[in-house]
Amino acid sequence: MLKYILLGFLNYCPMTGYDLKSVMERSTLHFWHAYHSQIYTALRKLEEDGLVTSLVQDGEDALNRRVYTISEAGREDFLRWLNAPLTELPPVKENFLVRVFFSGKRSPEDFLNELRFQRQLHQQNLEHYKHIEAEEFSHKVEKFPEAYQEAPFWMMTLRFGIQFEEMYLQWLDGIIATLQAK
Amino acid sequence: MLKYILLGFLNYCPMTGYDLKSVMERSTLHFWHAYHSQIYTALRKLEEDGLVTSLVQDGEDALNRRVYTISEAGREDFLRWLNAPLTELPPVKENFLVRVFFSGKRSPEDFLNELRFQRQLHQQNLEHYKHIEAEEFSHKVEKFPEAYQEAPFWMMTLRFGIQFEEMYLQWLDGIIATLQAK
DNA sequence: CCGCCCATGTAATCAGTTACATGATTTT
DNA sequence: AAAATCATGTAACTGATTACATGGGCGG
Repeated sequence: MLKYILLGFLNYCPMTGYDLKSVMERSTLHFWHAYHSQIYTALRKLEEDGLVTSLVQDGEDALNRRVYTISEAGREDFLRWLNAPLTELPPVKENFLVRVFFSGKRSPEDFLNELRFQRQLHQQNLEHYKHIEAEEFSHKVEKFPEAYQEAPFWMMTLRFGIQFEEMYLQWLDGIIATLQAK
Repeated sequence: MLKYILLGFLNYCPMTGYDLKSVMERSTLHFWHAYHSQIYTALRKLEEDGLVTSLVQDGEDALNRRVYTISEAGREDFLRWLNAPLTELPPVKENFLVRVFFSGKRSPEDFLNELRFQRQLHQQNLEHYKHIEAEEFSHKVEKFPEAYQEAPFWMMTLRFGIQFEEMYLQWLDGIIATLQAK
């Protein structure tokens, strides 16, 4: 999947691994995360497969910036993937629910404390996403002007993140209220 | 994480890898999935580490049932984990959002079709969870009678699954409605 | 006798995570 | 002068996925 995120961004303009990492932190963090170690190795792999080409920029500064450019084969591969719909849902992994499931073995106070802490974390996430909605997206449109007509799709993913966190908070509040009523 | 799910279930009673696989399919599928290959190797690892012991049952049938039993060290390890709250949220990975993000490159019809298909899949999930809520949980309480007081916690995780799918459907419907209005 | 469920494993590969490692430039 | 950010990589390990591989029991 990371492969297609990288190709998707390189479709807009040539970039370095560092650029891709930072653009992902701003725009895909609410649905996909990758470590820089993963990005650099994935880019090398894409180059081996002929889907991107790279050049070390010899500019005025001595920084070793390796700029990646998508190839025709890369564009085709990306579009082929985009036009082949997913036919099944990936398995869910929700860490915290594992703990909830077995929390009958804990003291109610410890469980309540953990719920409240989770609430804080998700509240922070929600605020972060709302902040992006308000400010970062215009920044991204500036950065990729040729892709401004794609902004509505970026917004859809962000709305998902916001609705997810709102749902999470509601769920947590429901449990907290039930426990406190006892 | 799988490690603690296995220890958590073995805490109720001794079981085989096959049992654990099937109990997970009935009760943790909405927040954790594991392949049988993963479960069998994880159990061997737990035995190596002294957290479980195993015995091949030589019953009347010739089936090679390897029954795992949690050890004292295993119980301690499990409780230590349970009492150490998570302090940060794991990275989100939502496959479908990657596709939405880049769907500006597709025809609106193709995108709509994929949204409708996703809707079906999530509708199925939702119905499945509601079915479990209505029937399966009583079955699980029967199977682990000594754990009946933990049923409310299992219900909490199931409510999460239901609320998640409801949120997903709402989000999809919002997008579908917006696109159709054009 | 065919298909399904019970039952257990290994091997190969791919993806994700943490740690190690280095060095320049820019901002405070 | 120190800290933050820019910039790139490798290595080791852990976890997840797919495929391979085998064989018994049971019901139609």
